[in-house]
Amino acid sequence: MSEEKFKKIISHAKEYGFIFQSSEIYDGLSAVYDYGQNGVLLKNNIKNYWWKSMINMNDNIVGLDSAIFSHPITWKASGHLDAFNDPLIDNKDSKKRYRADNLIEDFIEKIQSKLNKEVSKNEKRIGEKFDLNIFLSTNERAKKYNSQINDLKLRLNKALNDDNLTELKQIILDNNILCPISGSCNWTDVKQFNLMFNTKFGASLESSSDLYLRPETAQGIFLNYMNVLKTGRMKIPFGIAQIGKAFRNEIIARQFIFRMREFEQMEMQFFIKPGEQKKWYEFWKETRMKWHLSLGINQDKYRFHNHEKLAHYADAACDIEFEFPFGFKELEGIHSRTDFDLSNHEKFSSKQIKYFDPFDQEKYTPYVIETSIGLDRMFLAVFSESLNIEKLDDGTERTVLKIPIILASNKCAILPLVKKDGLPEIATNLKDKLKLKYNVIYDEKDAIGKRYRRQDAIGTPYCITIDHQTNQDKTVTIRERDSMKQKRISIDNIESFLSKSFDISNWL
RNA sequence: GCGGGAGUAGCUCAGUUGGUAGAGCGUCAGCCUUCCAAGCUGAAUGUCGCCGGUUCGAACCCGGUCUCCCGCUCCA
Repeated sequence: MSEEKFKKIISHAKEYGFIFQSSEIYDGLSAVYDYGQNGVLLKNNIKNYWWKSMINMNDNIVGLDSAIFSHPITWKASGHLDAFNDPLIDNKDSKKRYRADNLIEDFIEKIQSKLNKEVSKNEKRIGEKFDLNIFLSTNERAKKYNSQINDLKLRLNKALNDDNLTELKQIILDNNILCPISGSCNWTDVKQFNLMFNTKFGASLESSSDLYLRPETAQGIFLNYMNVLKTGRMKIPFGIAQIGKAFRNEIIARQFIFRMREFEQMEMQFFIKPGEQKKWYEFWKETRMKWHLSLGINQDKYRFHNHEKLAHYADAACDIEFEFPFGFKELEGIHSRTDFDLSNHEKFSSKQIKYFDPFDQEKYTPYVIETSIGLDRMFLAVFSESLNIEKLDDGTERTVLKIPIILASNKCAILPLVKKDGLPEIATNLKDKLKLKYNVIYDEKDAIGKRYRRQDAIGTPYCITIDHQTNQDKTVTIRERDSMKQKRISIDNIESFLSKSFDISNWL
């Protein structure tokens, strides 16, 4: 059912110029998509809706557009170089994939707990009746275990630091570490999966250096924290918001535009006084949920999901999940990032990155609450939720994209009822009057009903039809996408009708 | 990466035991002038995902490969 719906969504997105597979004529590029003539308009409107809600609605939030490139140390400081770099190994029998370092660490833990158990058991026995032999042999065994653990740890760390994948596998083989599922020691070679895209910076071969395409936009904000603080005369609490591309070399990327290798984020980092993170975390959770609900999409489609396993930088985190055609999945993340990023950049750059509070006369590294939404996921959420196939009273079907009208690609279509009697001229004039303010479509081909349905399919909220009565009393009809109902208004009132309908302050 | 399914026109899909490709919808032009995918006439559109093999001959059989969907896995 939902799989069918999903396929329908994908084909509709293509058929009506919203989303194309990238490089399709060359068989496509895996997990990369392009936005077509209608898709780019919808996407821009989503960006605008978010931007206005951040920058315009909040006196203490400013914008930023940082570069996709940044100094390589950025990713060392942010922890991505370590966290996004996984040595993976497959068990040939169970076909399961593991992180090689995790396998070894689990093994070390096993030895450790075995040792602990034995020691406590023997301590108990010695407590009951002291036996020198048991005491000595326990000591001996503990020493042996401990040295085994230490050796393993040393070997593991060295292998990880050297990026020595062969050695990692050798550790697994030497210790006969088995797959928890198949119980076999039949392993593939260890392969390195770096989730960050590597590229060369600088044209000359000798002087070019390794650089990464950013895996998140947030770091650009942290790098510019002091610049914005000083030049913007910012006072804590304040936020910096930015929209931009990010890149992750996902091992597998699937589900249409849900997980892509090149994607776009809308992120806001909110800088606060340490200790206030709980309050602001709750504030932004609520604020962001309100933003989603302001679009009028069914509330049941959204839910919070609290993270139990926290990322390396967070002290609290949750997702706003949306019910996509393939189930509830992350749409937006709200993270309490502590001072992890700023203090690490301070450490690695040796530049002071702090805030001086003139009122309390104290200097501190601010804490950060992050809101991070995937623009493409938001697009998919809106698009999939909007696509309706309605059964009409006469038994026919109507395919209609009920996009929240504030986000709709095109705001109205101007349609002369017939191609003569001066109607096209009136319609063209009206179109020219509106086209710089709104995305307007003009269409005079085919029967009026067919043109209405065409606009339904791309989600145009209003169709304005010029008919013979227009010649007499200067009125036109406005047909509403969702209800298919029409009303007649004066052609002179069209502009005020549209500006009222698309006034964003009625939404946010 | 593993397993399953799929790929023929913009979309949905036919295509018989292997004999050089079709329909509906859509698109375009014209007629008609009509308020919910109307009708009529005409037209364009395909390296049958790609490469190779078998064959006199491949959309069809075989091998490889790419892409997409589903499950597993992964997911700051």
